[in-house]
Amino acid sequence: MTKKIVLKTEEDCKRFWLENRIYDLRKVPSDKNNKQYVLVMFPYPSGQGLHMGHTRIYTGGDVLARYFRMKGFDVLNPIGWDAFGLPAENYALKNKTTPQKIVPENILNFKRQILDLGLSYDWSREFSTTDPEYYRFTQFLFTIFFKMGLLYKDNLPVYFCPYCKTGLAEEEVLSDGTHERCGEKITRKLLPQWLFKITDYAESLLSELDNLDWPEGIKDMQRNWIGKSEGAEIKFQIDKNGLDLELSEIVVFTTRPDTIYGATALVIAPEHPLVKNLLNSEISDPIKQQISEYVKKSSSKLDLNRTDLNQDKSGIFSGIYAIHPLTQESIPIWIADYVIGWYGRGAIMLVPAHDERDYQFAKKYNIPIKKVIKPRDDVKGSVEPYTDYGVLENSGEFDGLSSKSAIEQITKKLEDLNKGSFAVEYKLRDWIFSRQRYWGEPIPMVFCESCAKNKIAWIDTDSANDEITAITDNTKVVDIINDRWNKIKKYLYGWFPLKLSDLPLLLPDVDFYELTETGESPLANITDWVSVSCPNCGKPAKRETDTMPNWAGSSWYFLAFCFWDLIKDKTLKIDLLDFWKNKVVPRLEKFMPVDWYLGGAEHAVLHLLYSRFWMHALYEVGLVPEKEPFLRLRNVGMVLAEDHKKMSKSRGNVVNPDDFIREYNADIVRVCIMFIAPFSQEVAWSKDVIKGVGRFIKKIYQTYLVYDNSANIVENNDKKIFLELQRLISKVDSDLSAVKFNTAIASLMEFLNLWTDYIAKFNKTGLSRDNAKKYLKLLSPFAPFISDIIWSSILKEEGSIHTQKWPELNMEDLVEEEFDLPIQVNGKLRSIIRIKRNLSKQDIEKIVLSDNKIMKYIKNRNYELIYIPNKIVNLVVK
RNA sequence: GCCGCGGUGCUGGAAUUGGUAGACAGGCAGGACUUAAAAUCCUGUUCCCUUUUUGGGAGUGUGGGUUCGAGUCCCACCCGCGGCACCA
Repeated sequence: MTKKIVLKTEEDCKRFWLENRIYDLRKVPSDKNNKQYVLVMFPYPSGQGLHMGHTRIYTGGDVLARYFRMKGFDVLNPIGWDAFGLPAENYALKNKTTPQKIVPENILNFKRQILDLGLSYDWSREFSTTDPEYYRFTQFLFTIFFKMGLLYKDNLPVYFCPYCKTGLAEEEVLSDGTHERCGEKITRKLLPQWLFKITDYAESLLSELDNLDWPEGIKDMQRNWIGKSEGAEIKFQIDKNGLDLELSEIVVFTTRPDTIYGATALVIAPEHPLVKNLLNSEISDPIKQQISEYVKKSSSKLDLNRTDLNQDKSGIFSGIYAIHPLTQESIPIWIADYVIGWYGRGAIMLVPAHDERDYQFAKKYNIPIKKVIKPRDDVKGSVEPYTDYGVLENSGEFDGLSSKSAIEQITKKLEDLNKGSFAVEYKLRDWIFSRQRYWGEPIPMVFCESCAKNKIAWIDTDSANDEITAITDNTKVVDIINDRWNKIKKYLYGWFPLKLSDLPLLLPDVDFYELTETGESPLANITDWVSVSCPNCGKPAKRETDTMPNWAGSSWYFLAFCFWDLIKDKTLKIDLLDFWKNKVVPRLEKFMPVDWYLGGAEHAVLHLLYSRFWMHALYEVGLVPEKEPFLRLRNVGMVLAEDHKKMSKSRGNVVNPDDFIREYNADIVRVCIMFIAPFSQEVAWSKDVIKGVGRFIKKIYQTYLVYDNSANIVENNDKKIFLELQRLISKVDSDLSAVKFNTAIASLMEFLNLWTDYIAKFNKTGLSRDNAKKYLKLLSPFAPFISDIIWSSILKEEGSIHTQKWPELNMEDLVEEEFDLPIQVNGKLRSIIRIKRNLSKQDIEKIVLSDNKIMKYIKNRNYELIYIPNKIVNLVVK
C-alpha cells in the first residue's frame, strides 16, 4: 500500500474493505484452538429482500466475527444463498417466468443490502445452493448415502400440499395441519417416495445432544421429536378358532409391562396386517362388512386434519380373540384408529384401569376394567384411571412389587416364556426426501424396468462392493451397510445411481412450465431429459424426475464454506470422492465444527436435525472428522412490528432495514437492533430506541473531534477514566463471549457519558490518544463505519481499524485501592462508606461503629457483624 | 395434558450468579438557549408517608420457606409465550 486513503464516508469504507478484502480469511488455520467459525443461518433470497430478522441475526454474527478477528483468531465468517425451494418457484409460476431468472436478481439485492449493513463476510467463499458446482456435491453426497444403504423407495400415503402440488416431510406440516411454507391445508396422497433412513441414527442423534452447547428448549424439541420410549414387546397368541389366518400372533409394544395383568383386550390399528387377513378369511359376512367399512372410514380420516378428531375414540370388535400370555385368558381383539399403524407394532394391549385412552375406549364399548396397580400409600385420593407407577395387585406371583421392578421382572418372565422382550421405540420416522417440483436438485438416479423385472438392485452389481469400500475401508461399517442393504434391497430393484463422473446432473432449462395434477414432477414432461440408458444393462431407462427437498442444500453448506475457495475453476473436472477425501476432509479437520451458529428457533427439528443426521452418517464412513456440526447454537428472537404483531404485508406493518439505513445510517441500525433487547428475546421494533442510539453515535464523533483539534485541550490520562476504560474492556469481553450485545452497548454508553462529562468539566481529554483508540476499538464491532471513519480521518491512522488488535487487559489496572462498602443493618442498606481494600475484620468493625448513621441502630444493643471481604457488611442487631 | 422459556418502574430492559434492585435507553415533567419551534444541554422521575431537608416505610406475578442477607435458592400456586400432543 503506497497511497494513503482517508475514509470519510460509508461509501469510502465499503469500497476500501472490499478492495482490500480485509474480511477474507486467506489461509487455513494452523491451530484448531486458534480459529472461530461464526455462522449465521444463510438466507433464502426472496424478492422482499433482507428483513429486520435477518438484520438482527447477521449483525449479531458480524459483531462476534469482528470481535474474534481483532482478538487474533482465524475467523471464518461466510455467507451463501439457500436458493432452491418453493417460494421462488411459486413466484415464478405466478409471474410466468422461471426461478433461474429471478434468483440471481434477488441475490444481487441481498448482497447489496448486506454490504450496506457493513457485514464482514468472506466473499471468496460465496455460493448459491443452485449453482451446478454446488449441487454437484449435494448429488455426490446423495449417492454416497444411497450406497450406504440409507435411501430406499416406497409407496406411501404422504402429506401432500394441494397448492404447491408436492409431497412433504412430516416436519414441514405444522400442528394446525397446514404447510409451513404456504399455509395451505395438507392432504394425503399415495406417491412413490425416496425415504432417508434417519431412523438408523435415532439413538446417536439423541445421545449426542447432551454434549452440545445449545439452548435447552431446542435440545428438548429434538428429544421429543426423536421420542425414545423404553418398554417391552409382548406376543399374544391369536385364537384362530378354525379360521384360515396367515398371522398367528399379535405383537404389541408397551412401556408398562407391569400392567399386563390388567390387559382386558388387544387393540390393533386399521392398517395392521391382521385386518387384511380377516377380510380375506371366512369370518361371517356382516362382521366382514363392518370391518371393511370401519377401515375405509378411518383411512379417509387421514385426509382430514388429525387434530380435529382428537379424543373421540371409535373402534370395532374384530370377532376373534387372543390368549393372554401369563393368565391364558381369552381377550377380545378390537380394531381402532386411535392406535397408529406406524408406531410401535401398530397394536396395543388395552389396560383401561391404568391408561387414559384405554379407559375412555373401554367405557365406551363396555370392555372390563381390571385394576392391577394400586397407588403408593403416600398418594392421596383415588383417580380413575390411575396412570402413575404404584404397587402391583391382582397380578399373580408379582403382587406387591413396585411398578419399576415389576417392569423388569415381568419382561424377564415373558422372555423366558419366549413371549416377549425388552424393546425401544422411537417416534422419529424416515425422512421423505422426494419433491414433485422443478426447482430443486435433480436426484441422480436412474430406473431400469428390465433390471427391476430381473430383481437386480445396485448392491448386486459387480462394482458395488468396490464402490462401498472406496467410501470406507472400515470392515465393521461395511458390514452395517450390507445389513442395511439386505433390508431395503426389495425396494430398490432397477434403481441405479449415476456415476460420480457424470455429476452434476444438470437441471434442464425450461422456458415455461406448469405443475401437474398427477403428483408427478414437471421434469417428467421433458422426455429427452428423462430417457437414458441403464447404467447396468444399457437398455432404455428413465431418470428419477422428483427433486430433492430444499433442506438438502442446507444440510451440508457449513462444510462447503470450509473449502469453497478451492472451487475456483467453474469447469473443474475432479474425481469427487478423491477430492473429498484428500482436499475436503483436511479442511474440515481445521475448520469444523461451527463454533457459533446463530439462527431462529423455527428450525429446531428441520434444518438442525437434518444437518446433524448428514454429519452422523458421513462420520460413520469417515468422510467428516466430527460428528456434530454446530458446537454452540444461539437463537435469535423474532423481530415484531411496532404494534407487537408479526410483520406482514397484509397488515402493512413491515419495516425495512433499507429505509432506516437511508434515514439514519447503517451503524445506527446495527447498534439499535443489538441494543433494543437481549439477542435471544422476541422484541417489537421501536423507533424510540433509534433516537437514543443516534445521539450516542453522534456524541462519539464529537468526542473524538477533541483529538483532531486539540490546540486548547490537554491530552492526559485521568486515573479514574483510565480505570473505567479497563473495566469496560473486561465488560465488553465477557459480554461478547456470552452473546450479550445489549449490555455491552449499555456499558459503552455509560463510559462515554462519564468520559464526555470529564472532558467538558476539566477541558482535558482524560485519555491519551493511545487509550482513546482503545475505546474506538471496543466500539468497532458494533459500529464499523463510524469507527473506521474516526480512525482514518480524525485520528489519522493508517489502514482500517478492523484489522487492528483488540485492546489487551492488564488485570492489575483493574484493581482500585479504595472502594464503596455498603453497610446493612438487619439486611437493610443504611450507609455506604469509602474504604481501603483488604482491611481486616477488626478494622472494618472500628470504621463501621464510628459511622453516625449506623450508631443509632445499635445504641447499646448486642450485635453480630458479618463481613464479606471487599464486598459488604451486615450488622445483625438483636 | 406434557415439555421448555419467561413475569422487575410509564416503556424496552440492567443486576458481577446469594451481597447497594431499577444500570443503559426511551417517554414524561420542569428549566436553560431561542422571537418561536426543532436540535442541544441541565435537573427530576418505583410507590407511599413526612410542610421541606434530614429521614422513614413498602417494593421484583401470588402465598409460604431456607439464609446474617433472596429478583436470584426450595415448596405450592397464578398468568403469558413457544413447542409437542390418541406415540401405547
